[in-house]
Amino acid sequence: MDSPPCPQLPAPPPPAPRRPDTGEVLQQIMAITDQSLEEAQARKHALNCHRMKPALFSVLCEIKEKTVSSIRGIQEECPPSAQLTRLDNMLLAEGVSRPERRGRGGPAAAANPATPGGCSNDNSLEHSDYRAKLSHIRQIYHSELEKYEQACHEFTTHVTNLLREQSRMRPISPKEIEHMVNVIHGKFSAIQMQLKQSTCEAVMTLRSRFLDARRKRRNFSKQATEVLNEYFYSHLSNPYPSEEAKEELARKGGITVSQVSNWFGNKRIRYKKNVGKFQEEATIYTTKMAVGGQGSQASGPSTPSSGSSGPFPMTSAGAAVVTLQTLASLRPAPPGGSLRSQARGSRQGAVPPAMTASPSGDPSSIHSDASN
DNA sequence: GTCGATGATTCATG
DNA sequence: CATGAATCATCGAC
Repeated sequence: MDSPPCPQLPAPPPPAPRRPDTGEVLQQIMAITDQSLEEAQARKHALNCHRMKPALFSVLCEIKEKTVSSIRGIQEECPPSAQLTRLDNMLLAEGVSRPERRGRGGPAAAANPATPGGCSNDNSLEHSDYRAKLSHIRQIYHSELEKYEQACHEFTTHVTNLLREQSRMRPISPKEIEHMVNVIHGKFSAIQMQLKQSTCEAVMTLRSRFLDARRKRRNFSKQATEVLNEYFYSHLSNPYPSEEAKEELARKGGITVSQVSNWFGNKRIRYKKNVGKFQEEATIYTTKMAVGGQGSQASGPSTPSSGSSGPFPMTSAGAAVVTLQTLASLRPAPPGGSLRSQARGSRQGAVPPAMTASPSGDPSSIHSDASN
């Protein structure tokens, strides 16, 4: 309690010992703390009933009113925190802030198609995993938020009640109570901000871990690899699928177009680097296609310049087999041979460099390789 | 744990 | 912008 016998009153009634019992009353107030509870209650009651009480109380209120300005100064420092808005926006964007996800049709429904064109199972699986984790974060966030809000409410109510109760004895204005409530809210919102911040961090971490495809390399399905290889080896003379072809390959293999592009990029370069290593694979696929009645050729992706129009006419898969076998027998696998030398420089738009070395009996092809 | 295979990314080039 | 080349990062077999 900070209510000394206030000797320095400015203008109002002179605090002089005009009233002989004022000091006495104050004395009694001060003494209350030293008394037992029952005694104090009795004293309190007596004081409340004292005829001087209203007057004394109003004086105290006046004094308090004078000092309250200093409190006000402190109060004004509470900017509408831009950071909080930012955090809120982010949580909203990430779908964390939404109060409650409507009941969704079970975990299967969580598998959202992440890629356009109805894609990869792997992607969906990964995505559902991501969503599950995100949902977990959301759950924790909301339960914590609720806890804080409840605690804040309880505490505020408690403090308000306490102050109201005390305001009967002490000069506590409603404004002061309001200020106190604001202070409490401020403290709790600071805690909330921390909660929001750490939630944001968690979401970011989750994001980077799950959505960074490079960290989660998955081998393509057998189906995808087969489709791609079939195309590659059946178009060895020109393994550059058109956009259309890529789209169809992507659809057939359940992967994306850019994955098809990546695959072909890697395949071309790796094949070129070590043709010998791929001989077996090439034979497998080309034979398969020859036997399988060019299944993927007939229904397969359209080829821009496959077969007869290419520089190395290969009208059928059988021809491809022959070419490869010839190649296998002829090529001593020169590291960085003609294939390498032709890699750069001879990239025309319509007719990209052929991957197969030219058949030995085709001087023009050799020249085209060598000249480049 | 090592190592080769493989999908993705980055950068340079034409 | 498509491609080649180099590189990274992960997977899977051993």
